[in-house]
Amino acid sequence: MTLSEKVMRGDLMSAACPSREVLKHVTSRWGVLVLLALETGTHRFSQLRRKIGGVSERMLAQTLQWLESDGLVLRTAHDVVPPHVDYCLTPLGVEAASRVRLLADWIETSLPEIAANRAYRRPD
Amino acid sequence: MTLSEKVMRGDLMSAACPSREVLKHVTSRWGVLVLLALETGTHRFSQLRRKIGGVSERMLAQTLQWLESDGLVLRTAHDVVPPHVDYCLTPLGVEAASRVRLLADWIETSLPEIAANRAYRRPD
DNA sequence: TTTCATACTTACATTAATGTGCGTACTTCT
DNA sequence: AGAAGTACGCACATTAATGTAAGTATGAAA
Repeated sequence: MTLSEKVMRGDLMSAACPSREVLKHVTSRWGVLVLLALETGTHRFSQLRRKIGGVSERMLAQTLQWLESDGLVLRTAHDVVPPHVDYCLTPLGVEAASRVRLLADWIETSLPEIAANRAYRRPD
Repeated sequence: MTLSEKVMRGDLMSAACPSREVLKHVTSRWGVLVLLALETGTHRFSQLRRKIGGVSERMLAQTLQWLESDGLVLRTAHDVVPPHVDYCLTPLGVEAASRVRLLADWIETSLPEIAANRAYRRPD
């Protein structure tokens, strides 16, 4: 890595680094789940809404806006009524989602062990 | 994957699944950064505080409690005054941190492109 | 006719996360 | 003597995230 590349790289440990904002979007409560859902293919808004348990239209819309703004999600609106909007991952989004998927898979498969740890250490 | 293994696996898309709680801890604003910091080795509380820009003692303490409770972090308190407490990753925590590291590295290296996307799409 | 689906936005309310200040007891340094 | 360091907890305040309800215009289905 050359010096100029070092300068261009974000530093999540630094509070002032813009990468914090990206981290926030990608790891937000709904951001993770949106990326995971879209990893399996293009979805409409209401498909995402139904697929991701517990998300409101409000939070889904906001999350999709963030991800679209970051360039991770592509929004395609058809010129029809009622509205018809498709969401899919951009190539950059595919990169993000693949890494989020690794983490998600780990959480899902490690859940029993973590649940056991919780029961053992702190009965709260 | 056998049926019993399927039953034991978490499902992040389901709002009621306990894996959501794990996800929350691991991907929380400070959880990610604590895991990244500890990936490099054992730290004391104040070391973590200084290393992770912007975190308060309050949030750091809470985050460490979560991660300890989940079994990802090991807290070792020495019987001295002033207090001396060491934090390090458990084997399970190492697994989590390695996946978080992949995501973090991607965010840090993709930052310039994402910043450009932001400037281009939504000047907000 | 009414209801449903579509993909959001807006306004206000509620809940959650975080900030801030103070405190603890002891040792070491200024 | 006072300040600093240590690792938190507690109480209250502030900010952020989320929930809830209502709205939009059109076509299709009940």
